[in-house]
Order: sequence, then C-alpha cells, then structure tokens
Amino acid sequence: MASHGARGRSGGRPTLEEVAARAGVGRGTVSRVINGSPRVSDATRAAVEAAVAELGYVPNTAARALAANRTDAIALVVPEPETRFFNEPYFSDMLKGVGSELSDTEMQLLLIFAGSDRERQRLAQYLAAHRVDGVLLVSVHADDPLPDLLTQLEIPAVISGPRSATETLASVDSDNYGGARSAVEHLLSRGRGRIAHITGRLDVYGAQRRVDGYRDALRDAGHAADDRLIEAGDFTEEGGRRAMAELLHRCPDVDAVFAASDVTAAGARQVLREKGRRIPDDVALVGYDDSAIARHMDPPLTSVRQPIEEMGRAMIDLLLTEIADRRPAASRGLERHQAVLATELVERASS
Amino acid sequence: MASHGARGRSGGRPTLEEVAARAGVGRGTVSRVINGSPRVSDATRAAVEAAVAELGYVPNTAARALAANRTDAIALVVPEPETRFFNEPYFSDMLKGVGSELSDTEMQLLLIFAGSDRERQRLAQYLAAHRVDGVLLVSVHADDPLPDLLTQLEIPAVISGPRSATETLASVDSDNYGGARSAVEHLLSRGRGRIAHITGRLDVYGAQRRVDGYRDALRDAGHAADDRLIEAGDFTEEGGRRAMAELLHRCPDVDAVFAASDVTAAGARQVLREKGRRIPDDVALVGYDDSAIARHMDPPLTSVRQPIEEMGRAMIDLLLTEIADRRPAASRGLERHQAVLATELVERASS
DNA sequence: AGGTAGTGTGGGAGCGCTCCCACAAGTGAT
DNA sequence: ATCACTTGTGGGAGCGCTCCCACACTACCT
Repeated sequence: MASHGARGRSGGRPTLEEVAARAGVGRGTVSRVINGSPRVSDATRAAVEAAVAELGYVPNTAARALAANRTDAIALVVPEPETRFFNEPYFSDMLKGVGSELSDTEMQLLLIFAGSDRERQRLAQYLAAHRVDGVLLVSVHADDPLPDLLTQLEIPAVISGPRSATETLASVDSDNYGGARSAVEHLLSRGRGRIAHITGRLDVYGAQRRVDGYRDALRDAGHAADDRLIEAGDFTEEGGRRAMAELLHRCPDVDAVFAASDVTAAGARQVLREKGRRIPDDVALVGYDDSAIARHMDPPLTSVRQPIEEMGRAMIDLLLTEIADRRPAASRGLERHQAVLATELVERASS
Repeated sequence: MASHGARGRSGGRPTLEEVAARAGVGRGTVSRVINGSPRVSDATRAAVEAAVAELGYVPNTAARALAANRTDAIALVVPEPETRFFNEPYFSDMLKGVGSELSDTEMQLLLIFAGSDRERQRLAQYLAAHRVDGVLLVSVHADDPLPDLLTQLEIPAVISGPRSATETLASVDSDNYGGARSAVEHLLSRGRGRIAHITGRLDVYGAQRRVDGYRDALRDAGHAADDRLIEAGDFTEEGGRRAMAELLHRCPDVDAVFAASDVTAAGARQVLREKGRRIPDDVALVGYDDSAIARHMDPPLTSVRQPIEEMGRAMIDLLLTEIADRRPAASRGLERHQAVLATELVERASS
C-alpha cells in the first residue's frame, strides 16, 4: 500500500486521451479504431494508428473491463489435483486444442486447478467475482456442484462430456454411441459372433451411450439381444478383471470383448491370459481411449480414439459463441448448444 | 458488443456503495474493512461485515485494479512448448510448490506458455498491458530477451536459475556448487581417485558452478588439479557419449565419472558398457537432477536432487516481496534478492 | 483554558476506458 | 430548396473502486 503514486506523470503508460490528442481526434474515435469499429474513415484510422505506434499505446485492461463489463479472459477449470493433470495426456491434448483455437483471439486463457477443497473455495470466490467471461469445464463428475454454480452465476460455460441426455450447459462430446458401434462392427467384420461388453460406470452418460451403441450394432447385424454378454465395469483395471472373470464363467464361448476403456481392457486381458485364452486367436479385445496403455499392451490393443484436441477447439468455439450472445443460460430454453465429434477406430493386433 | 446492459438494475452485483448504505457508514469505511485496515472501530467493522455477508458482496476486481493500479495476479511463464511442460516433472513439481505457497494469498496464478513465436508475441503484449503484478520465469535460455523486457517494463520478476553471477533479476537457484561437491565427495569417500567430470553447456551459469564445485572438492581433498579429467558436454545424451569416449581415450584409468545431468550420464553409461567397463565395479557414475532416467537406469543412477518444489515456493516468496516494495528493479542497486537452496545426493547402485 | 496529538470516519477526485447521444457534414430524393 | 437519411466524429457520463484530505471527536498534556 506504500507508494500508490508509482505511475509518474511522465513515465506512465500513455492513455487513450493522449493518443487522441496526438492524432488530433477525439477519445471516442480512438476507441473505435482500437476496437475495430467500421465507422471510421480511412484517413482518421491511419492517423490514429500512427499515434498508437508512436506512443506505444497499449489499452489498459482494467479500465476496459470496468467500463465494458468483460474481462477478455476465460478459464480452463480442471477439478483434479495437478498430478493427474500432468500424467494424463488427455489434458495436454485438450490444452493444445484450446490454445490453438484461442491464438487468433484477444482472449486470455487461465488454467485453474481445483483439486482440493481449499482450491475449490478459491475458485468459487474467483467465479463469484466474475473474473472471467467464461469457463471451460473438463472432467467433471456427476455430482459436482460446479456446473450449477456456473449456471447460477450466469457465467457462460462449456462442459466436456455432458452429464446426461438433458445437460443444460453447452457441451462437447465425442460420439460414444458411434465409437462403440464402430468397435462392435469391426469385431463382427472379423467374424466374431459372441461379442461381450464390459461397461464403464453406468452413472456416466458416455458409458451409457457406449452400451447403446454396442446393443444397436449387434441388433442391426441381426444378432438376438443377449444381456448375459454385458457385464458392468467401472473404468478401472480391477473392474475389468472382475467383469472378465464373470463373463468367462457365464458365457465360456465368448470370442470377443469390447471394453469401455483401455484400462478396463488391460484388466480383462490379464484374466484372459490366466484362463489360457489367447489374444486375438481365441478372444479378440477392443478398448476405448487409445491411450498409451493401448499402444504398449501385449498384444497392442485395438482401441477407439477420441479427438481430444479437436474437442478442445470445439469447446472454445462454443464458449465464444455463448459469450458473444451473452444471454443468461437459463433463458436459452431448448436451443442447447452442443457438439459431438466423431471417433476413430485404431486397429492393432488384439483384434 | 450487442447487449451491454446485461447488468440489470436489480439483479446486478452489489457495490461498495450499497454495502455502505446498508451498514450505515461511508464508502471509505467499507473499503477499509474490506482491505483489512486497522483504523476501523470494532463495532463498525462488525456492521460492515454483516452487510457484506447479507448482500453477498464480492469486490469488483476490475474497478480495484483500475483504481489501485494492481491486478492481484502473477504469471508463471514457461518459454517452452506445452509438450515439454507436460513431459518434464520439473514443471509439475515447480507448479506444486508455487501453488501451495500462493494458496494463502489473494494472488491468482496464471500459467502462460510461450513456446512459439506467436505465443511470445502475445506474451509481450500481455506484459506490456501490465496484466500481472509480477512474473515467474522458469527455464530461460541465456539469449532469451524476456528478462530484459521485464526489466524494461519494470515488472517485478523472479527467474529460476540466474543467467550469470551478476544476474540483475531476483533469482532462485539450487546450490549447483554444493551439489557438485557432494557428488565428488561421495565418490572420494567410496575410494575413487581418478574422478572425471562431464560438464553441462558452459554458457549456462549452473553448469559453470558445477565445474567449480567439482574442482574445489578435489583440491580440498588434496588432489592435484588435472584438467584432462574434465570434458565439456552439453546436457544431452549424445554429448555424454562423445565426452565419455574422449575421456576413456585420454585417461584410461578413470574410476569414476560425475556427469552434469542424468541424461549425460545415460550417454556416458552407454559408452562405458561398450568399452567393457562395469558400473560401478570399474567406473562409478553419478548424475544430476534425480530424474526418472536415474531411477530407471541399469544400474540405478546415483544423482543430485534439486528441491524443485521448494524452489517454486521460494520464487513466490521473493516475487511477493518484490511486488510489495514495488521499487523499480533498476533503482534497487546492489541489494539483489536471491535464494539458493540446498541439493541432496540420492545414492543408488551406480556408485 | 488552550494546545497537541491521535483515532475514526465521510466523501471528493480520479483511475482509463466504453457507451451513447448529439451533432456536423455529405448524399440523394422530393 | 427542403427533407430524410447516412456517415463520421466529439465528448459527457459513468463503470466501482482506492487514495487521501478534511473533519469531528476524544484524550492527555501544559
């Protein structure tokens, strides 16, 4: 608090007013030029731009934010501890997409971790202060209060992976249904007839959609529905082991398994090996995520790839639109904004 | 730009003025309470705090920034592409330290990548706009213009790893000299007598200091200086190979090598193996950084660990001090602010 | 009684912008 | 010549805060 007057009369940064004086125009005109308004004559624009260059003028963000009630910043909120963030390529890819899409914008990206309760507290404060124009929410759990907080604060937000079919927030998702279908169709084309599915946590919407895709692919191929081939997992390796053991016991004749995640597939693989089933000879295996695990598995795992980087880009697109027509989310009614991106089956030796 | 008037008369966020009215005091008094000034009577303070709570008042950051000429935000600038950031645990550890030290502050941390030219451009704009109160600079190269830009803009900054002994910016470093000494002393205590050193890039200050530590440790142990035991490397694996080959050729009797980085040590190890030297039986090996490489090497590599997380904390401490007594860096004269943290030798099977 | 501090408080001025109204000047129809 | 637009421009008002000066009030000295 000591020396408030550090901004010396002379050494201080130039203001709009000074630029205006220099260019021999009014304050409003300079503002228009700065903000790219078309209602400025070419001559005036040139004069102003010259003055800006000469003075090295840079707009004062705080003043702009105060007057215009916007911050030109958006936050990428990661409700996870830093560690996970660094260890999962998901985030790195996402960040790359987000960054690239943002790079021809004036928007600034803030990275905010909210893993601990303390950090969440701070985040809530931060959002309440409206220090960002919008929020990108990745990897939210079903019971997370954050989305509702954002709605309540009327802060534009985009969520990656809708929480349900009736998600109210704008969302970006990969085509879980289509991804599952392509995995199953692939197995069918390889001549497999008894294809099992180890699901993800069924309280996760995406996991549901994968089950739907699995079911429909089989049905459309003329297979009779057989729920004994479906066993619930939870995205974990242990869950994969458990489910695989159960499946083998229940349907010893399975000749293929579609797992809802690579990690789950890894668990399943382990049990298959123990029971003497060869992959892919006896049982073909397909995972989901195309993670490092898939590439390094023995044999390498066929897996469904999600276009994470592209999803990041799509999230920014949606968010910028939301911000542009800054209608409170609640009043938007049914016209929900969402994007669903195609997945890609990466074929490897496991199938 | 369409609807500026989104802040409705009633639904808008409460202002200082409204809190003041509610508490029956003046604007200045509320400001004092908010900012924790001691010159407020207990009764008044209580009344104001009640009003704040009732109204759910949250200060408007933009207004505060404009009036007080500060942003309450600092940036962690990473002059690397995202990829490196995610793959090196260095950054993750650093971030952890920084985050924890910042968590009982009002300061907000921004993570800014400046790997590409384009991103650097944006960063320069960002800094010129003084959108942060201070900057943490990690992993700067010797010829990076960023530090000078910061000095010129009079933005408080702390650099990790000073560029030279006369670094003008505040800096945090690990004790390269002491780390090198401990490595050499360790080798001496293991009975090694012909200890070689593969240096880092000698235009990096820290690498110089490691050479100094190596030299002094030997001298203090009564060994005659022998520069043939020193070979220049460049922190890379290839450099390590090259240097090791040269050393073996020049001094076939070496019985220990202290490498300036784990990666360099990995290169050296490769050549030692090729030449039939056993580690540690024939030649002991010590690296620097205690990275994943060290743990996974065969045999596991003894290495000097730097307290990265602690360094992050120290950087924040320094930066906050710099910001607090916001005297332009130039006027600080000789009283340079710097911290040097102790290293730790992690002993493994390679020595 | 008259000083001389110190303590708590109110509110003016001003931070640098954006928004918008007012208005001048030009253009073309009537 | 008049009216009605359109286009470009200047500048007032106001965003919500912090800083600081002014002032009232107390307390304790001369």
